[in-house]
Amino acid sequence: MPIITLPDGSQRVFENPVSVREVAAAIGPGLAKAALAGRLDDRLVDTSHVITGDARLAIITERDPEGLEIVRHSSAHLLAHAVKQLYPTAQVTIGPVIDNGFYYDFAYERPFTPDDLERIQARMEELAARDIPVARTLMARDEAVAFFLGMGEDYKAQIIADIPADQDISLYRQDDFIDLCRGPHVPSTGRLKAFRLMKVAGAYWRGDSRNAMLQRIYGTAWSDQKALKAYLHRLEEAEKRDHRKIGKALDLFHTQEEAPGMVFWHDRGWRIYVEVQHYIRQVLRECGYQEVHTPQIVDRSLWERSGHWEKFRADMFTTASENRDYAVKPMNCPCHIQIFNQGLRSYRDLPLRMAEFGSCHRNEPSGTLHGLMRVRNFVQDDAHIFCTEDQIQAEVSAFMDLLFRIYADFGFNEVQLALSTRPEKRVGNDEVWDKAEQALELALNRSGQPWTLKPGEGAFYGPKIEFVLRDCLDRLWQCGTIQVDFSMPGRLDAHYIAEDGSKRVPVMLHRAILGSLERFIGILIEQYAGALPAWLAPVQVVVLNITDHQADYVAMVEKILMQQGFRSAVDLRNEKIGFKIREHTLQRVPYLLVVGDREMETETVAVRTRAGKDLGVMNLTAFAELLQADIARRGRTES
RNA sequence: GCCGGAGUAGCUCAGUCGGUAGAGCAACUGAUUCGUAAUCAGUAGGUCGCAGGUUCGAUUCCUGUCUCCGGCACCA
Repeated sequence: MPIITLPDGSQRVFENPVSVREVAAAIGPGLAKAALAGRLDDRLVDTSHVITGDARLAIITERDPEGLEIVRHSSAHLLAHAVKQLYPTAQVTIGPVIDNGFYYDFAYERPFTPDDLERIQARMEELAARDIPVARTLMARDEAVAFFLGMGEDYKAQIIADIPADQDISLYRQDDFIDLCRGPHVPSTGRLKAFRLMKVAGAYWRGDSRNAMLQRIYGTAWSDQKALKAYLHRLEEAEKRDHRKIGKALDLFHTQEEAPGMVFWHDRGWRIYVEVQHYIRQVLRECGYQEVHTPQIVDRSLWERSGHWEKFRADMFTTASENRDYAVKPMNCPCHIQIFNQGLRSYRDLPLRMAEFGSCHRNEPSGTLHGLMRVRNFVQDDAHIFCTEDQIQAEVSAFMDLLFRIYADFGFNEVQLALSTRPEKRVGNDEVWDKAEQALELALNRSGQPWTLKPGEGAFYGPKIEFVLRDCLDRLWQCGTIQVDFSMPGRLDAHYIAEDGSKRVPVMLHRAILGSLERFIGILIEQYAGALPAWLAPVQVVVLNITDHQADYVAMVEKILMQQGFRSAVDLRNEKIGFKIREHTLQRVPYLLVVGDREMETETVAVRTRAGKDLGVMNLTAFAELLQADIARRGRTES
């Protein structure tokens, strides 16, 4: 006699074992129709699942987040179903749920084309319209392996063979299609009402580039057509924010074939770059960093000692001259140690914080290049902190405080944090690793931000914290990082004299906040859709005349603004004022000053924002104060 | 690097089932001197990514190559 406790606390008593669907029906016919699955105690089950004992039960519908996941998961099955019908020799592999949708990987003798995608989509719609029941069955593991091998599904058999032998395998069948799956699934294919196949792509079997390449089909799925349309619309809007498009439209930078992965910064883009760099430089000075500058091309022998020549040679650009081999530096740290090594260092010199905006080159694989986000030549807000083991904690904490302050100034308040801990292959003893990991963990906890643990993901020389921002298309980009390094200072003979007179090797912290300035500016462009806050805007104010009559006054106003340090420009073209306003608004200039005879006579300007707001007529001093206040706010929103 | 897609005027794109290309915007010239998101008219502009091949003839078909786009792998 099962007693079922519902989420609102009410209880229902049944005479006999009862299925989730029957419980839903007992509550109401509408719910029975909407039920996709059940949450039984804390486990998700199909609506066909029969409950034999007392339990807590929540009916899952498409309105629940779990319901949407089930819809997506079942959509992946529907995709595989359609593919197997249309291309019987294709083998199924895996088909998980991802953000906003799902994918399914197939092994097939040829790649799928966009035309195939249309056919598959059409077949999926037919299968959904037929409202085919989805049934769950159990099979012993070995039986399941044999079953899938018998069907010619070698990949599936491999997956099942990795499951412990004593476990039963659940299979889901819909019509002539059967697939291994933990479930749960929707009760019938008619419940899948809004899906769209998005793209095909190659993907390695089991994510390993040594394995065969499979054909991955991506799709999106939602509870109804409205949500699907809204999602597609959101994607279109996001594409408009793409920094590559905006970079071209706002004349910020370009790239060209002759320099793949490297950026030609135009005047307007470079103004942003310089402003960002200027800001960081100022903040680092305040925080006790020194700034240095080291060579870009360094002899092979240094890279051999640092370990780069052996491990990362393929990623470095090399050159030769007069029988010597050189590498273009991929990072600044070996050079910083050379500066540290000049003269004898004392423990009194530590912590020693050494910053450099060094231009680094990394020969990234061609397939990875992506606008400003992944380039071969970049500059980081890079610094290395030489310190003792006991100083790690304080330095990491101070770094995190600085990082959040800087991110807030740029308008970023949501950052994903992760701690990567000791990998299997590593240098340094466990005691030192304990200390370093604890220091990082403590700093993370102190920050009050949520963070995730990535066990074993640390570098061989030490653990690290990563700070990840998301771009407008939901792609993740690592920006900030702090890494503890027990290895390189020793390899490159860095020492200091400790309090007791002994010679010690310092610990080195590699740290960056923005990461690559190129990438960070790309993210900024997308974050603001090109409408950068006044402090970063390439042009902060444009002065516009209405007729030639005001030309001299306009030129004078602009000159005064420029002399006050504002990034100003004039537009004296013989065009209608509406035309000029449109152009500069599209160029995302924060402030437009319109000057006609009225303003000229009263020595004022009419102020309009790029948002189309009329701030009224004011004198130049008042405007300068207004702009100055806006600049001082940086990316922080008023609270 | 791997799989797929794409490269046509400064930009956004159309087009040619093989007969050397077209629009809008921008540019230039002229007219217009105008009050808050596009004034009008005219002119000019392209070895159709690059290199081979097939062909009487290639921007179009084939091969190679480069770059870009979407993923995958990578990201010290």
